[in-house]
Amino acid sequence: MARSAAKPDARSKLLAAALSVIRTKGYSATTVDELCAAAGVTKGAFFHHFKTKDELGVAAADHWSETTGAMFAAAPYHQLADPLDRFLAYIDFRKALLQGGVPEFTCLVGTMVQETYETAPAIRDACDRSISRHAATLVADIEAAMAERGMTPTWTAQSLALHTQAVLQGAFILAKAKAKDKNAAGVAADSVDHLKRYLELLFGRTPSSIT
Amino acid sequence: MARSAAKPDARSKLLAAALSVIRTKGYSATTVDELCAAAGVTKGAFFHHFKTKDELGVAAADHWSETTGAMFAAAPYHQLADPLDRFLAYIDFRKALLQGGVPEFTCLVGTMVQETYETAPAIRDACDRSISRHAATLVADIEAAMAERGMTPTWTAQSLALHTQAVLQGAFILAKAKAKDKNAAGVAADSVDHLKRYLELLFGRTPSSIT
DNA sequence: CAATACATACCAACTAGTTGGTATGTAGGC
DNA sequence: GCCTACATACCAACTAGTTGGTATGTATTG
Repeated sequence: MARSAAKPDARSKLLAAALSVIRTKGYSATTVDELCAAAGVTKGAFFHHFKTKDELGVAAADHWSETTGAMFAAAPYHQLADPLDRFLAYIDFRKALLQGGVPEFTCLVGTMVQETYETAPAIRDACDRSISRHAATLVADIEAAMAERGMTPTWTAQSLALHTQAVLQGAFILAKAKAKDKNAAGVAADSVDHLKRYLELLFGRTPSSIT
Repeated sequence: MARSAAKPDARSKLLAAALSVIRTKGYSATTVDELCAAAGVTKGAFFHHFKTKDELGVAAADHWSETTGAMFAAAPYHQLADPLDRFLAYIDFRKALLQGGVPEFTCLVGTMVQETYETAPAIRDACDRSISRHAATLVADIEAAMAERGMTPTWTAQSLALHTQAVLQGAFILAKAKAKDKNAAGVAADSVDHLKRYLELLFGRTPSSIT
């Protein structure tokens, strides 16, 4: 509930460290000590802000939702006039984010939920919230694109929005499986291209690029 | 090196336990003691067969490749005459496997690679092998389907085969994010439906079912 | 054939180091 | 003086891995 974001306090430093360390090593293998070292704070500070490691896990997922949510809200694809254009530009935007090292472009909650879905329900729910809410930001445009074309398919806009997230999460896994010297971002980008081609075919638009 | 497979020895009991426990809790959170308890063997037996925990991780990935490889090799979809039919029937087969609890239908190597891609290269490579080789079993049919139709697309058969694996891996993540009482297999199945629809559109076949 | 030699498969107890978490102290603002 | 926000010191439980040992097979040799 605290405000006044002047300089980064221990809590936000810990959350920032969590995003980076957990995406690199996974949740279980990330130790509290390591998080404290990466954040430059002591263990006392950690347990002052978070009762348990799992509570930090939940907070990290929520923090991830907030920061990525703000980033996508500010992204340029929203400025396009046509709903389908916006949706496709969102896919392009996701592809453009596949830059740098694997830990930098992969998803925190996709990583965490794999390790915690059976053992830490609170973290799993936080990850579910993060994915579901992000997918929900796509639904209105998908529905508008469907309505414009008078489509009454067997699938729902929500299922298609979730499918886009599935493709992205799966692309991250393929990227992680590639050795570092191989082009990890490339295999992820290939899958995003297939996803975009699906959407174009589905909405009756000629597949665009030689990408 | 293998012997007459009469009764399960400690090594195969440990590998079987690993498939189940790691898929439930993740690799890092799975302890050697827990594996031994699940397999009904002692720690001495564990370190007799595997020098380190990571060595078991590699062996588990290889074991996963072998057992699932044999299962897919024996699956009925191979009996269809047309290459595209075979490919689409493979997708149906994957969808039909989405039964039971999440730990039972999800993928061991997809789970493990997320936790080990930066910290245990040997495990990451074993996971990469497993995914790549499975994807490779689809390439011939995809290429035949492309050739039959005289297609010369911007994408390759291999990238499409990998894309199918990305969708499946991503579907598993979405399923893990759902609370237990919700229909976890259902959201995964929805994504597989979208994947099948993509393939039908791509190869110019009318999307089939009301599924 | 039997004794020796060695290998494989496994077990129970132990260890050194790590883990999440706690107890207690303190500096600075209100 | 009291609360918040940390820091220091510490611990009990757990961790991967080790040790010394046993039981059982198998190949060799006299």
